[in-house]
Amino acid sequence: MDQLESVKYYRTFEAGQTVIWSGDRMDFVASIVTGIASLTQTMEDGRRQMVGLLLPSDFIGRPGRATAAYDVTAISDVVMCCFRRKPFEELMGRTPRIAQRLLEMTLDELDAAREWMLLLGRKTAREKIASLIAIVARRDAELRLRSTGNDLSFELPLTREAMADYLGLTLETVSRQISALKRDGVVVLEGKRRITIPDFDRLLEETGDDTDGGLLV
Amino acid sequence: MDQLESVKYYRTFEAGQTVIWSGDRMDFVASIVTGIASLTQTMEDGRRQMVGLLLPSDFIGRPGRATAAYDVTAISDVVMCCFRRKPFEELMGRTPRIAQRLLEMTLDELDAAREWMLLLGRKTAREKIASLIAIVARRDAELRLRSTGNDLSFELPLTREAMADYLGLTLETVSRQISALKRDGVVVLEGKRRITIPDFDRLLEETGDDTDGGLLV
DNA sequence: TGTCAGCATTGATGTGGATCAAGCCGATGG
DNA sequence: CCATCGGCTTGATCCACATCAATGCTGACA
Repeated sequence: MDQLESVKYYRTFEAGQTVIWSGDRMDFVASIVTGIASLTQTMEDGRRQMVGLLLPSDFIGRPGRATAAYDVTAISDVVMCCFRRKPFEELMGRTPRIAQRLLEMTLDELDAAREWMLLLGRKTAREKIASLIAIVARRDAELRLRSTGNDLSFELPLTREAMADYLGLTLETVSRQISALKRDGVVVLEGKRRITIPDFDRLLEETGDDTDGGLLV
Repeated sequence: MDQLESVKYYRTFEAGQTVIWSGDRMDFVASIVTGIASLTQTMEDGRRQMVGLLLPSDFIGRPGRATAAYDVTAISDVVMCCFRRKPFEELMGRTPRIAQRLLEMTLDELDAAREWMLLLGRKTAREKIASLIAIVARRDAELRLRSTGNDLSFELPLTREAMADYLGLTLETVSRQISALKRDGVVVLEGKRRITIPDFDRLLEETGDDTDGGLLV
């Protein structure tokens, strides 16, 4: 099926490939099927900040907007499901449920962005790293439908550089702080990517977040 | 009209007053009529980060959520227009236009949040201050329906402390950087709050933002 | 089996902004 | 007219993180 003809089609990207550049014309919206992608902004001198982390089922693009506002990059190999924008917008006009669902998702993203702003503005490097590991750990647990019990183990899907872009740090600082958490027994590393968390509550203490509120805050 | 009875009612707050605390029960949604309010998150040890700046017509609260996720504080005197949450949600279910409008607004806020993340994660103190002044200047120009010509002059609605919370800085650093911009002729101060911008493009150069893209980026 | 490339770690040093600590200014009230 | 108080400014010092610079590890490929 030709992707120029059909309303819905699939595209795949290899790890590291750019899906779209900020400012490019974008006549589709999409949703991640498998893999991880990032939304980043770049300043003229090259400073970079990740502003969104896209996981399976996350939405890409904005109805009513013809131009990409951010760089979208595949972090792992990615499969995404695309809809041509115009038909999608028409469908959205006819089907209120879609707009409502999209509103839900966008509000969740906004909450995540605000949590992220606290991290960027006020947390120390160590707290940032601990927070990121906790976030990834929770995601991982969710995806595998496990309870968030103790002794989690999972693969870090991000390079040190991607973590730095996420956290507003340099990759050297990321590396040093991970080493420090390892030294202090908060995490255990096997190789560079596989992480085990012997005591999740201990990790949470390191994040600086309110712990007693739990997931509800 | 009793506000416990009616679906729609007005409330006023004085500058500095807290509208609602994070975690409080919240059975209304609202919209700012006049004044400015802030959304902030606080860590246990008191570190604070502003995560939203609410201006006239901005929306407060989240349909389907019964608990406030952030502290809401009146920065200036504020009048807001409240709707009891349940009736509002029912109305939203019956009126697709409302959900669509809310989606629009939420997407705009998400874009603003992402711009803000770049600022928090990667900009220098000087760039942060310049960015904030540019943002407030544009807002002010919009409100007064002026073109964004040169030689703007307006009242800064935020205290140094509120600016610090917005920017992820201390109030001392905010003060120093404003003094520096003044010394360098980028801004002119009359008193502590009134700012004149002799050359808006010069200010934009200080923000670190892509200038050639203009408002579209 | 060497070597090369791409991540990651670690060390030495520098610096931007935080912290601690005095004052300053303009409004408010006795 | 002075006292006071909250917001602001400015100075001295400190430190967390950036920067610059080697070096290590692992896997791909000739």
